[in-house]
Amino acid sequence: MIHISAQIAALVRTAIEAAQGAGDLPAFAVPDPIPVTRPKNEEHGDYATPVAMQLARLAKMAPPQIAEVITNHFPASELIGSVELAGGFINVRLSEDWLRAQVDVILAEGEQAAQSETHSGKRAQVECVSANPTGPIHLGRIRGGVIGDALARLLRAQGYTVEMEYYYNNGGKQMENLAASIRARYLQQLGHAAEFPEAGYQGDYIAEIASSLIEARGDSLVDSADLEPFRAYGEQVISGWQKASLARINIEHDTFFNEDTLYEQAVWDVLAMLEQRNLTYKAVQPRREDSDQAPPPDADKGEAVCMRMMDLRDTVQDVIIVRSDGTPTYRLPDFAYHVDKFERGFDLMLNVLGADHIEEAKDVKATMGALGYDQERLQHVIHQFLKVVQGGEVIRGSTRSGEYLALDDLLDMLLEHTTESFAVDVVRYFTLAHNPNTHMTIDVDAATQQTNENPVFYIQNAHVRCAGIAREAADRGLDHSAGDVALLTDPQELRLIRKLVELPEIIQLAADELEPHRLAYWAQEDLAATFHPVYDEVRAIHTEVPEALTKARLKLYAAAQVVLRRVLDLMGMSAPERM
RNA sequence: GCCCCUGUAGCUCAAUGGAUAGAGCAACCGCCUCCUAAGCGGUAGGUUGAAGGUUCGACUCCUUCCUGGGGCACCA
Repeated sequence: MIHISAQIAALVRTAIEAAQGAGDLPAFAVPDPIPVTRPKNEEHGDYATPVAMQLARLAKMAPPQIAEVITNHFPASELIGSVELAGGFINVRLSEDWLRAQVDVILAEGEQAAQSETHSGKRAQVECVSANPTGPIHLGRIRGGVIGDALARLLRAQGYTVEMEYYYNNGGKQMENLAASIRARYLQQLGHAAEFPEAGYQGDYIAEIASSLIEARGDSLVDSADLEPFRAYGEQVISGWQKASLARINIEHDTFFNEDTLYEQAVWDVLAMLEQRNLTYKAVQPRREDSDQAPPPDADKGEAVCMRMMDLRDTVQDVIIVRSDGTPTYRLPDFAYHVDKFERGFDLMLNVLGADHIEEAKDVKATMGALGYDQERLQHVIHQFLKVVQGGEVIRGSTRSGEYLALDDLLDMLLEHTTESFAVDVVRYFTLAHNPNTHMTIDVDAATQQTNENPVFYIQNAHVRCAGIAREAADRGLDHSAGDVALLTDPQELRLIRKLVELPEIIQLAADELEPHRLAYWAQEDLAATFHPVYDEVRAIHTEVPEALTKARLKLYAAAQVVLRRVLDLMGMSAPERM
């Protein structure tokens, strides 16, 4: 399959250049890219370009006149049915013969439909989830996971070889905090007085871990002043939960990068690199622009190592990278981790992060640039938080407070109304169908009640209908492979084909913009919404439909099934044969 | 206080600076004698938070306000 609007843009460019060569247009730099849109109104053709209006100033001519000149020089192409003038717009209609031929093209491509080689030979890495192993995966976290996973699939469709990576934050103070929380519950359950840490993890799962630890080790740890056994046990249990939850919604990471491997050497190497570039200094307090508003420095603490972030990017404060006690803050291992990533040679590194990490993302990117790496290879997708409402109340998604909704809990609630597979598809689709930038709200009650009326059914049912008709045809001994696409002349049939051939550009748009919701919307509002009315009206198997036409139509629906399956797969959703 | 994100139909959300701002849910009216009605057709619902500005053209870009979320820790 080809990327149609890119082809049309190229034809328009050729036309403009030819017009310039012939002296019909003055010399000027042809804009890049040339805008090509898909008009909402069918009367405006399949594709349109407003380029003539853009050129009015450059060419010092009226838009309709420019449009006419471009149209006159429009090169011949098997793609093009007609080129029409509409004021300043140039409207392009695709050739119906070419469209019909695409049915065979789609079937030939099969599972690889719309696979692009634009980036083949390149390696990409998608880092997502990367939750601390301090609690079960909660709903808020899952957003980044689903986005990351879908982006990985989209990048593969663009030719990249993609690795999914999980930055495993098993170092740092939060893990100590977890260990102390587990120990407190452990001691309490064994009848010892133990004070729960002030900032400890409040969730019930801590008690659960403590009691399973008692089962495993008895009271042998009562006198342990060392937190390590509690940390190690907690990490092991929780990471097991997390992986199981992620696997449940089809998210699987290829690599887990352990943060604690960085503390021995890598962080100090990065520190040395920063020092070498004169980006660090020692102070009791980092510089800040509005120093008059700064809190007074803590007299008890000594000098920390600060980094001149203000010199690297637009920010109002430097950052501390090594505490006064000599331990690194999380920034330093973060830098070290990214140095490691760059050294692994990826052409594209994608970090999917929650909005609370935006400053960190900027710091990392700026620092990598300062260390001589190509910043463009590192891209961040920042998603806003999910607001969870249940029983009319907002659930604050904090692991520490214990007030959060675990992914597994939501899936289990959905299971009361539907199957595991469909519950997973609902969660994935719902998450994917929103722009990462939107502050989305999920009403758990509505989501679990309305499982019978949602877009997931609508899209999947299109696939089910295709599968159903193929079964019916097989039962009747009808084989579409002999179908002649030349018989597909009905406007409804062509309407469906026009939609199917949009797939490559939708994939590219979603991948380039790092916005998987574009694919999700297209699947529903365009693909499925075009399919159903056509399927309803254009019957393949019917006493009044001649057998040759039946075979051609079966072929069309087979092609539709290929596209539907491909789209569902790119979203990590199932493509059921029956419902 | 400063920085980032956001505000679009009753609700949840779309709309590479392009032609009449679109879906789903909720509401209302119709449609199953041949491939599954989890479908189709139709009705209703909007000053795109507000005010200016740029542009041939603004939901989209700029300025100033306002709502909501996040960030400005020697936590991650």
